[in-house]
Amino acid sequence: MRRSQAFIPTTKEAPNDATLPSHIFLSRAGFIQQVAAGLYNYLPLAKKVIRKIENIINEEMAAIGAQEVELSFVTPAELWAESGRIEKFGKELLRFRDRKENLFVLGPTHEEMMVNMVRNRVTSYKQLPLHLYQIKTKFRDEARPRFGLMRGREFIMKDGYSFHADYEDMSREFDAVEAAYKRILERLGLEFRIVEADSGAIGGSGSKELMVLADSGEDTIAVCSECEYGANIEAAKRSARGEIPQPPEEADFAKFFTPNVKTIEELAEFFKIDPYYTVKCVAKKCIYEDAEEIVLFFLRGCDNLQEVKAINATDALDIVDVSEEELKAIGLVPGFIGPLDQDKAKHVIDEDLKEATMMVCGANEKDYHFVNVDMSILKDVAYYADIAEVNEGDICPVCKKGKLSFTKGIEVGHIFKLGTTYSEALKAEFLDENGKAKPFVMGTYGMGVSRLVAAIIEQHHDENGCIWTKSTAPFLVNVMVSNIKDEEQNSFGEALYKQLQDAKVEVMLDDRKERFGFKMKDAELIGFPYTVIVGKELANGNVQIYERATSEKTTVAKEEVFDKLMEMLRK
RNA sequence: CGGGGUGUAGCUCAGCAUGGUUAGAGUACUUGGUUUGGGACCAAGGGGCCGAAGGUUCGAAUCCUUUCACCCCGACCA
Repeated sequence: MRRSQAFIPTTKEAPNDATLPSHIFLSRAGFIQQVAAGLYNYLPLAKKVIRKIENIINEEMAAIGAQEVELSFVTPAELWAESGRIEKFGKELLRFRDRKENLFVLGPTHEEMMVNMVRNRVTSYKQLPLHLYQIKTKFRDEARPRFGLMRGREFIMKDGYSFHADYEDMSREFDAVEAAYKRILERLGLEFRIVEADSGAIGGSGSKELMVLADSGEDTIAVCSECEYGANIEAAKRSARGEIPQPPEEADFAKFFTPNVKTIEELAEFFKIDPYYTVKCVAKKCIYEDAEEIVLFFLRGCDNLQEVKAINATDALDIVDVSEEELKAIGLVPGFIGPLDQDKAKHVIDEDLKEATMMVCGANEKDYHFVNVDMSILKDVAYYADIAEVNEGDICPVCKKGKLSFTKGIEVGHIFKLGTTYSEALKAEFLDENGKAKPFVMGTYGMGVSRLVAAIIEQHHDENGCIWTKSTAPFLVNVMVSNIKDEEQNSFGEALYKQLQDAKVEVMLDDRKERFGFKMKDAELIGFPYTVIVGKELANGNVQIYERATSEKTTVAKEEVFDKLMEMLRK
């Protein structure tokens, strides 16, 4: 491609609303153009990058025997009613009616469509397992799209669905997909972690997220310093607290006068103890489909409630804050709520408090706390669950040696052991060896293709622009003729361009009548892995190869530059 | 969906409190010239229904009302 003819509208200034490097540079370098909130046009460079990512995905999917399909973007609303998700998804589903007044939904994910396609066509265990996938535009009418390609309303996603006769086989496929996803991200040159995740409302027996590590990530993940363990903070577990603080002095169980001591900080200060030995109460209101209920969550004073875990522990649809008035109305005293009276509201006690001793907790009476409480007395009556958010420094639940630390990640993939949720809802069954009808056991696997474009730049950029890796670059080599009016430079540049093209190298020839600095800045902004500078050195028989990732310029004899480039590209 | 903000040239923005001929700058674009190793310089140009609709006024980018869009914080996010 000749740069003079290429549609690559680069700009010196970033759009005023871009904050993330990926958004800024993809806009400035002419990859994307925003058309409305969360909607982007892909210009030629972005289209090429997307195609490269898709090719890598296709290769790795083929390697595990998955077959590519393409489902209709417009999906009939009846399918969504059948699975019950038309309500669950709510306003994120963009609905509309056709000329016959039939209701349709733009596909945000395709479980229903895929099950619908397979049901009554795959009817025997002999046809299983089956793994189908597509790479397709999705639409979710997000309440607040942001960060460029990172969180759009319309985006490209690879979504795969596998069908199995039993859980064991589904689990095997799940592992195979995890391995394939790992290879994809490695080939894209990304630094990532595969982490345990919350399965959320979609259910199933487990899920993992693929997190590209980047400060701008919207998810917090806990990773172990010693082993491979990593988990989304929503699902992270721990084996124990890093260091057990100094216990309080021995004392008898007693009710203690603690005037106006309401917060954990005040309580710890009042008794001169570590918050570890206090019981914190977090009161919330759990929302159910047709009811709501105040629930008291008890944790150690040093821990915080993890809301996703709390939702899972209560099976609530949502959890909201509760006012002091509402608490007083049911006889609770905010600031002095304790776990020993189980009758005033539903209690959920964190597992870490099961055996706790020497604790200080509220006495459910204004200005009084109990001291030296042995929590194990509640063992037989209380409901326990893991509801605490892990802290940095907690001990890894897997190797039990390493310490957990937090890092930010961009969720680029999420794989689910889905089970029979959709096959049951949509009555998709097969006959097993005994002629008995069973619902398919399913897995579902997503990977955000357009989000990957942004994630790559989040990890690979500097102050001058994008730094594409060889596997993702829209063009591998940029041949830059420094002074287009110099006949020698010009003809050498043209010849090298032709030579590289003949060798099937994706090459750009910067043949514009611009100054050296302008063209260099432009090349850096776009992020070609290699730029051949055909300039003043040519008079001495030399050109330079500028490597974007290292910013190094290497002088090479003009006769050798082609071979040298081919060697660098092979590496 | 709550709270806040912004809409003026392709892009970044000034002008608006206190209405007054033809609406500005930088950048980008076109033409000519000089320059040619890190986003050059000089000159001449083209480009605007001042987000939209109503209103007030002799006169509205500017004041009032309505509306739409976009952004930010939060809630939400299989």
